[in-house]
Amino acid sequence: MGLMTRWLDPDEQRTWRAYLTASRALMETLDRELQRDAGMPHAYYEILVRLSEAPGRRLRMSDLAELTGSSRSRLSHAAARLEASGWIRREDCPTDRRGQVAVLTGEGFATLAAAAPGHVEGVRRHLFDALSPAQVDQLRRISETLADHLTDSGPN
Amino acid sequence: MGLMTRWLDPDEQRTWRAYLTASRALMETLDRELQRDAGMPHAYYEILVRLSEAPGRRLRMSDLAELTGSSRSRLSHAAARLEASGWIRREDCPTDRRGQVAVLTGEGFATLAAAAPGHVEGVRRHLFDALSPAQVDQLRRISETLADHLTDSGPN
DNA sequence: CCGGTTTTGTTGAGCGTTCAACTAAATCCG
DNA sequence: CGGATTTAGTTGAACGCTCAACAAAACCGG
Repeated sequence: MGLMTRWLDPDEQRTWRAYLTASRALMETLDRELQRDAGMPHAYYEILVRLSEAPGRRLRMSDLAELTGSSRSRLSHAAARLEASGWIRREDCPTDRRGQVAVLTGEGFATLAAAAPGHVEGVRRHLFDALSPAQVDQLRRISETLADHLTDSGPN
Repeated sequence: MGLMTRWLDPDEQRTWRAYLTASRALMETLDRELQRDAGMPHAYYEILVRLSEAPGRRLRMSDLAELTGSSRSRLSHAAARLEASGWIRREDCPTDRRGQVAVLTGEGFATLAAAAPGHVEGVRRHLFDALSPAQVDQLRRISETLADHLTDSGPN
């Protein structure tokens, strides 16, 4: 931590504020749409998606937390709610007696299937439709770079 | 709303997931740093910043909500907390008897001044240092495009 | 094999956000 | 002017997330 602060120059300011505005607006919009149309926040939708893609539609809580980029605590609370909604079920892990396995229920899969088209449409409308193909490519590279950078220097 | 869903192709999927991972990680990291070093979430920091930049370090609640991209309700709750912390104060608006004006206190300004260098350093480390100048420029254009697009088609 | 450490997952409190409902003042318009 | 509508801001309940504390099982080193 040096002594002199390297403040943001006007261009960097502008970039940072545009980024904040856009990413906040994007996520809020998608979150609201999903809440309205499917009765769940985006974070829960992501959990169901990951489960639906896993073999047997089941995943260890740890792996699910990793995949969705959430803390164990967060996932635990989320799983409790998803279970109460009947969208997942938790089973004991046969190979590790500490472990739990989250399983997507039929009802959960049906709910996801019903929600997916509208949500994908939203992602398209609010993100991909607004950008040129070149920009989409740029956004991918930028995001991958940032994600790498952030997980290297770690959650501290 | 058409009948056929235009699903995301593999490239779009990859872009979307990378974006989600990166933006979530970035905001969580900055939020945690700010909470640790300054005892406030990023959203509250932004409120103080906007107030500090306003003439007289004061803004109508409405304008402040607009500038920080938050709902009236959110800002109202936030203002209550910031007031309890002694960082802002609320006054009646002289020209509109419905109105309230949020004013940054000396203590609020001092807290902000103490928090700013560390936060800016964080933004630099986690965002700007990871990207090339060209990428920063791309990110700015992308963000501005998205922000425009999202505020046009509106909060629905 | 045994004691310390790490890993897995849960829990409860506290906080911030959303949403809907509400009050009060300002504005609009016939 | 006067009644309807719009705008400003607040409130409380419900919800999701964070953080710290915790229990239980697994792992690791001597």
